[in-house]
Amino acid sequence: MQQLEQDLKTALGAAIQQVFGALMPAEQLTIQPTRKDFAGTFTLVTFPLTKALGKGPEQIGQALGEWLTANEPRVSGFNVVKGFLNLEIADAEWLRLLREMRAQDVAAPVKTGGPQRVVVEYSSPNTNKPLHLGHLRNNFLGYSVAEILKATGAEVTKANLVNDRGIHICKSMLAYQEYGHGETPASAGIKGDHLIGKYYVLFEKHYREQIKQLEAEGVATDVAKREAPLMRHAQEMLQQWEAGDEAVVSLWRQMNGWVYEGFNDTYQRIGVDFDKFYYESETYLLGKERVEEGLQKGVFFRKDDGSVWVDLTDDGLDQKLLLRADGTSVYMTQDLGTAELKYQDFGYDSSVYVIADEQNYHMQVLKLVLKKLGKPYADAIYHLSYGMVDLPSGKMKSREGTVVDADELVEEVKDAAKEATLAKGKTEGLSEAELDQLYHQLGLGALKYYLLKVDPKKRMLFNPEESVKLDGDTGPFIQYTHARISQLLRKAAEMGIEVGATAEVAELHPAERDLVQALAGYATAVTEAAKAYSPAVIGQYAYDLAKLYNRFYNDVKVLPEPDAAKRGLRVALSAQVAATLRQSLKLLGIQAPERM
RNA sequence: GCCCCGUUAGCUCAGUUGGAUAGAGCAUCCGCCUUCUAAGCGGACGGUCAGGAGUUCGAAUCUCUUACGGGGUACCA
Repeated sequence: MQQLEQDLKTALGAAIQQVFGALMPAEQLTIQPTRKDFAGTFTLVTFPLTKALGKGPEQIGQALGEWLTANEPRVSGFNVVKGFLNLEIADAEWLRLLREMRAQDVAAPVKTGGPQRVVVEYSSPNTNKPLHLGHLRNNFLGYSVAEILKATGAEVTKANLVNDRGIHICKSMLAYQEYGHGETPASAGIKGDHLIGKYYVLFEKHYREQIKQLEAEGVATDVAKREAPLMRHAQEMLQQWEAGDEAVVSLWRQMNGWVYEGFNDTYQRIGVDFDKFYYESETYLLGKERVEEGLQKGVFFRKDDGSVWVDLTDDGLDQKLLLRADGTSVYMTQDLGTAELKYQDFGYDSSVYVIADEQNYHMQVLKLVLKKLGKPYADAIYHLSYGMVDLPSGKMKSREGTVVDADELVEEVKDAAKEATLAKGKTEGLSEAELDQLYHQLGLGALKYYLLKVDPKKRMLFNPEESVKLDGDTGPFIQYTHARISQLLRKAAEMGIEVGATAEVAELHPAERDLVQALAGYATAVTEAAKAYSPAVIGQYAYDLAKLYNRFYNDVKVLPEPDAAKRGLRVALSAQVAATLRQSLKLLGIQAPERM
């Protein structure tokens, strides 16, 4: 398809030279897909040519159209509407394209010339609370982008940078020490990550009470926040941790262990995975070394209180803290270390960070600081900045308890899928285990598609009722189309229908033509998705393809078709659509059931 | 205050490097199952592309500006 378009441009260049005696580089020709209301596949916009050729747009279109139909066998016809030359492609060419696609594996890499060695960092949770809806968008995005890049032939490492140290985890630890009475996930019957989250909430609750009390005693708010006993203890604990205090470290180990068990459980359930785990507890020291390096190189400076800063005012930003006065590290410190370590480990030519857009500034700073340090990998960093997820009630706020828990949500979508599936009653003969798996695949398919179909960069609204819907522009719609074809293919096999005698069909049905064209657009979709780091492109593609197939399925009969050649073609077409849908869904991290 | 981002149908979203009459889904209404899966298909209804100015053969798309919304902004991550 990409080849065909390129060939057409070349042919058009030749036509311009032959007919008008003018030279026109192929890159200057605007070719676009023909709008549905007109006949044709490709459209040349002739307005831009009027000046160079000294003729009217219709005249140019007419002349080029005539030349092409006479000299380019793949062009079977044309029509001119104002400044648009619509070109029709010969059915023989569509059939050739279909045969070509059938002969290849859809899962084979689509060469794009993009980065070859890539690290995609995503998920990167804090170890003080369970995953929520926002993390789900992050996880699905990261996983899918990694799969899409793999599909372009890149060697991709999925990395998870676990933020296992810092003031936030000290807060949970402190609250556990104070109010925990030694309970464990087992004794409490709660997943480890949820248990730790409970103590984080407890900390915040008591901390706020202390602030309020101090304020009542006439202390200014910012001072109260800093001086509240719980906060001071948390800070002390962080220092003790960095100093290697045994009791603190052992409690930290135990609590993080619980959290990891919980996370792993969730990761498995939502179907994401990682090739490499980084822990900030293991990289922050490397970061401190980078700070030292910067001081020596004179690109950072130390203030009187001992804190270390970088001055980015020349780059239009501010001064930024890199190390606290008490010597403990901040977010940026550990990020500097992790970037270095990742480069040592993988020597990437692209390092993707899947991080919400509230951290745009932070990532800009990280890149700049690495540049100032003269790091060769600074330019390879790409911040895949995605928008936050809002609820119909507004922003998710942990304080107001409006945070949507990931584990609960997954259960809910699964239940919704179960209910819908039972209502359809098409799953006779499946075992309990198979059914359970199906509900999970469908529920998760709905959720993933819902979160991935929106352009990652954009802030999006999560409507719980819509996220479990199965009609229209949804994951289950695409899964359904795949299951529908699977059933058809099973029957075709039973009937012993021969597949793909495509050469013998003289003329294609419009629905068949549309399908071949859509199938041929797969490589372009993958290329675009990779370039834009956007699973939404794949989602849109898969949806369009499924939609076209369902129209085809409605308009023409496959198995009852009496003409063997046509029947074979339609089965081949169906098989190709199923394979392409399956592959597209795979890039989104969505499974394609054989029946539903 | 300053910096960045957003605003497209009642709602949620698409809209390639500027191109034809701006597209889907949901919702509402109307049709289509005597079996290749109706989780489907077709149709109707629905638009001052936030407002204004500019650039040009042509602007949802580029520039400026106003309004509204969101994010960030030196010891949270």
